[in-house]
Amino acid sequence: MPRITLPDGSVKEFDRPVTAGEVAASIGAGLAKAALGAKVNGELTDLSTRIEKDATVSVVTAKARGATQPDADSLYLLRHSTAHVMAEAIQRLFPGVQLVYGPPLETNFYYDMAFPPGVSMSTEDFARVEAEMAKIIAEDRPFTRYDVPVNDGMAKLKKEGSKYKLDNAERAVEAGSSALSWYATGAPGKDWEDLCRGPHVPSTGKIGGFKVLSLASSYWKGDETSDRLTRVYGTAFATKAELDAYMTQVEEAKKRDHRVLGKQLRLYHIDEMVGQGLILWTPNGAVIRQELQNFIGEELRRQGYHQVFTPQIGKLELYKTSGHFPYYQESQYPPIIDHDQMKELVTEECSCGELANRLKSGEIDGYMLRPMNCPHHIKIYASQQRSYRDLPVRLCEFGTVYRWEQSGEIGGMTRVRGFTQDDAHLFVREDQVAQELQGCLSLVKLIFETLGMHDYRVRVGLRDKDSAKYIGDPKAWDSAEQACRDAAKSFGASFSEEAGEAAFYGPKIDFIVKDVIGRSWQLGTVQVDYNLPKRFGLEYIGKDNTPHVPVMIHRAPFGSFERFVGCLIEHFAGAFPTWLAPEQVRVLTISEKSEVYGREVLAMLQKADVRVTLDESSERVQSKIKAATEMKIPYLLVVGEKDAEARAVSVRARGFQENLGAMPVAEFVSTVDREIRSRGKESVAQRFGK
RNA sequence: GCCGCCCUAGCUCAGUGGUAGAGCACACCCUUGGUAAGGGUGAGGUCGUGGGUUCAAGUCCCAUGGGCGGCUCCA
Repeated sequence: MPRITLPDGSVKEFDRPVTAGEVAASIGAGLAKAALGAKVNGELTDLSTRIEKDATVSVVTAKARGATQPDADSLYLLRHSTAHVMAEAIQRLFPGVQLVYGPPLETNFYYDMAFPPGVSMSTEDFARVEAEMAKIIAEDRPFTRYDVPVNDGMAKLKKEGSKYKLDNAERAVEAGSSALSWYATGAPGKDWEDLCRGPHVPSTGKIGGFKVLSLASSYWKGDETSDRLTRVYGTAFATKAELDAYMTQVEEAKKRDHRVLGKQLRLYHIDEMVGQGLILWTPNGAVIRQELQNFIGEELRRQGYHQVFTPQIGKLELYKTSGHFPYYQESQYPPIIDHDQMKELVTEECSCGELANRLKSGEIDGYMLRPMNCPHHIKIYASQQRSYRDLPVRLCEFGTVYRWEQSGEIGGMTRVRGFTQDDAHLFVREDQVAQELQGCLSLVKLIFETLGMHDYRVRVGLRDKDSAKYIGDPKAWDSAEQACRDAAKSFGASFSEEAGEAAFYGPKIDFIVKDVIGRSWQLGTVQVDYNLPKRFGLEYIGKDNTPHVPVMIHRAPFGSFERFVGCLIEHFAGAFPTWLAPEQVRVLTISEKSEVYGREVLAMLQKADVRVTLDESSERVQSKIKAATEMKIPYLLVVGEKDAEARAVSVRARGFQENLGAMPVAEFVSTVDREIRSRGKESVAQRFGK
């Protein structure tokens, strides 16, 4: 006889096996009505799940009582159920479509499908699909599970002829399933059904708000060489209001997209004629980059780094030694070869394949646009004899690198073909690794704290032991991986260890943030490397008067300026703190009568090295305020005759939709100057008690 | 690179076979107005590029460049 423990700790006893739905009903009729599913012993299930033994049961509702947010489990159930409804609707409209896999996601769901040859769906079909879905939902058909023994189930699938579902079933059996389960939307054997593990909400009527979002494509099992599938995205909520709120939120997020703001605030430009993925930093964006560089530069000097400058190309020999060429050939710009060799090859009518072979064999030499800065820095280290007393040697450079990313994955500032890393390479003794790693991590921490970025995750990238792409001795890898793990632990934040995420020469600690549309980007990175020093034969003379191989640490706390600024634009929604803002202050004159004074205020701010402009156009102040507000300028100073007389400025600070009041101009200059130099620790707004 | 969609004025977009449009921005004139758009006039486009179909193409077809969303990839 099952004893059911409820989330509040209370226990209910039943004298017979019960369903999760009955448990829900026993808690309260209102709750049962709202119930979408249940969790039995922590596992998400249907309300129809039978409970025969003692269990802990909680009820999944669209919105737990008192909660303002729907709980994640309810949305999982709802979205997966909506995926079934969508699949049925699409199969009705497009006969012959085969289903593959339709999981729920954090904010939406998709269903991968194989369309028959010559048949495809377009965004124009969404309305029809949604109309079909609405019918199914209006019918409020129950999701009914039924189990079939493995052999019978396989036979059934074979008969139906879906190779994808058959494959899903085979994998389920491999994973130990003793039976295969189907979910009918309605009555088994009569209504539409799908091979599915579940669970589902009780009936289609529970789906309150839904939408077909987009079309994409995918590969079967994620394999590039396998079948190409059509992926239809949609989303669902318990109510139409929640769907609308979500759609509004998506619209708002789009306004914060760095590609939109980049144009609106004139931060950067990408020109077709220059090339895909090559960022042109316009004056406004350049200010931000320069300020970030100054900020980190100050810190590097404090921490004993030495600035170096190195060229953006190097001979193939350099990259053959480092291991980049030819193993990463397809992700690099092709080598540059000299004029005479080029002429010779042309007259010989040498094919590209032959050229590649000759470059590979070393028969002809060439230069490469560098994909990384490390080989150049390594050569600086190697350029003189080093003693153990000299270590650590910390060489830093804002180094520009070029990588031939696939055209389809380039976009905005976050994935580009040329970018500048805030790079450094530390050559250290083995006993210094731990401390130096900590130093590197502290830089990352400083950056995130100064910029108020708290929403990031930490990943320790380890090698995939089955993969052949990593170079070096497994023992060295083990110690490097342990060093990363230890350093990540000491960092304080939680982190995940992920195999297969290491660089080809060593493990790393990455800092990852999400953009406005939910994609993850790696920013800062710290990598331990026992391999490249060996490949380049680096050494230092130890205390024992014999040569030793140093350990290298690669680190870039921002990652790259391009990607970092792209994420930063979204983080601040374009409203940069005053120290980073391209235009920090704008002076707005009320009429021609205040022009002379306006110019005087402008000059005072310019003298204090504040980035300031003067708007003395013949528009009204209201219009000038609107224009300046759209450019997200931190401070607007309205100056009219009254202000001129009082030698004051009327301050309007971004974020406050009002005139904060007048302040003597000299005081504003000194206050804003302190705000800028303290990087926001003080502010003009504070002076007004805001 | 692959699949799908998109590309019209500086920007945002309307225009689905019959002589290119709007708003904002820009220029000039009027207006001198105290905290999110004062008024008028004007200039600005070989409709991404190259082919094709048609009496006629921004509109239909093919190719190509670029963008977007996925996928794959990301030292």
